[in-house]
Amino acid sequence: MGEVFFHIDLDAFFASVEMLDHPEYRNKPLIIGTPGPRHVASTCSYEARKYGVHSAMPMTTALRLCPDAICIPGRMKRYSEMSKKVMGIIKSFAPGFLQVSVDEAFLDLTGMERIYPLPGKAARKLKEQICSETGLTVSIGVAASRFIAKLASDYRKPDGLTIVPAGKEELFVDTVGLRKLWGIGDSTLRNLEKRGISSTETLRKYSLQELTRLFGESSGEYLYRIARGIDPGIYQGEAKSRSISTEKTFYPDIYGYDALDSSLLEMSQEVMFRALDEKKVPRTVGIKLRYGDFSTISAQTTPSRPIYSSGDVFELARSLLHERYSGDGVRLIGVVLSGIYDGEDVEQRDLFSEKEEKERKLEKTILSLSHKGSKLVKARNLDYTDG
DNA sequence: TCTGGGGTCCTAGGACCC
DNA sequence: TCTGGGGTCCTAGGACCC
Repeated sequence: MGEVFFHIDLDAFFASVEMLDHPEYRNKPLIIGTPGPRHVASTCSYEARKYGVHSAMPMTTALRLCPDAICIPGRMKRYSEMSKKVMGIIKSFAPGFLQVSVDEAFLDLTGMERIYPLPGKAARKLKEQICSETGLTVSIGVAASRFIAKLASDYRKPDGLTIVPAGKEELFVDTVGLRKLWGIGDSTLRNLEKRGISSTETLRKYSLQELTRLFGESSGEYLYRIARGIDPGIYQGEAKSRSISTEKTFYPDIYGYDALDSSLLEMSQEVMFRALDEKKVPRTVGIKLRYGDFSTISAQTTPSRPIYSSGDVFELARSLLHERYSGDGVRLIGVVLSGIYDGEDVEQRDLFSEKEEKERKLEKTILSLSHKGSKLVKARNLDYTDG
């Protein structure tokens, strides 16, 4: 027997947790999100999906489609807690565990025929165990690669189980359809359609050479593989880069350096506190600006001196802003730290002046004193989408 | 429709080095 | 005098995912 992968996906995760905690929400259209302009739906219950509501949909649209929906802001702490519980069950089920988001994980059951001779039966057992211990349902995809397992878990939802036998990958990809393949977004779909490619069958008519000429080395190869149901290598190897970022959307737009600078200061402190909390130091500071017309610019800088305090982050972010800001109304501003490396090394190499060392120590002290507070800040910013 | 927030990866061009 | 080829780092922007 060849390789066997499970992809486990929690159904409408945030909404399901709310329904578990609040029986009065059950069997009703429920949206996790704040009503109002410039807000989007984070997740919604299956009852709300019947009206066409989906995650990342603007709340104004969602409420137009489903005016009677119950809207509640997310409780990220509670969702992380439930996520940990479910992931713990999955992790102890088989050794090859890989969590890829709050509500998703892979299991590698390759070589476990002795314990689980029938993967479908094993998947059913895992579903039952999760449901009885947490009250939540999951959908599972079973296949010979992560890529196909991921597509399979989405094929029947909620509470689904889809097994794609080895050798049937190409057929399955045709059934799923081009637009639902992982890595194919709106932009790629439009690009393909421009060339008359609107199905996996048509895409397969193009040679690897033609695709790399049209879409570049990486994308060309990617398209060539997924059209045939071959895993392009999703979730393989270590992630190369790391970044810590925060951003905020304003309504209405804000204008002028005073307002922008004070947002930048607050955000610089927040991202640097998060970095220091993980004992990390960034090499690069970046900003992001989105104007009222949704046009977006970004700028970054990598100074030769190390960045070790939120004061440094703020000064760098502020000068980037002042170099680039047009004076127009701003709907979003963000700060990004990247090129992150282990902070302890820097201290050992004694690269800091005394004054710098003092500032760094002060920030560390503030951090440890307000550890409870900083955890709250972190939790508030874990505003991920689950759908 | 009117577009959140937190991430990762890719590309293309320029600087710089050998 | 007029200009190679490869590698690495950096920047800006874009696509995509949950």
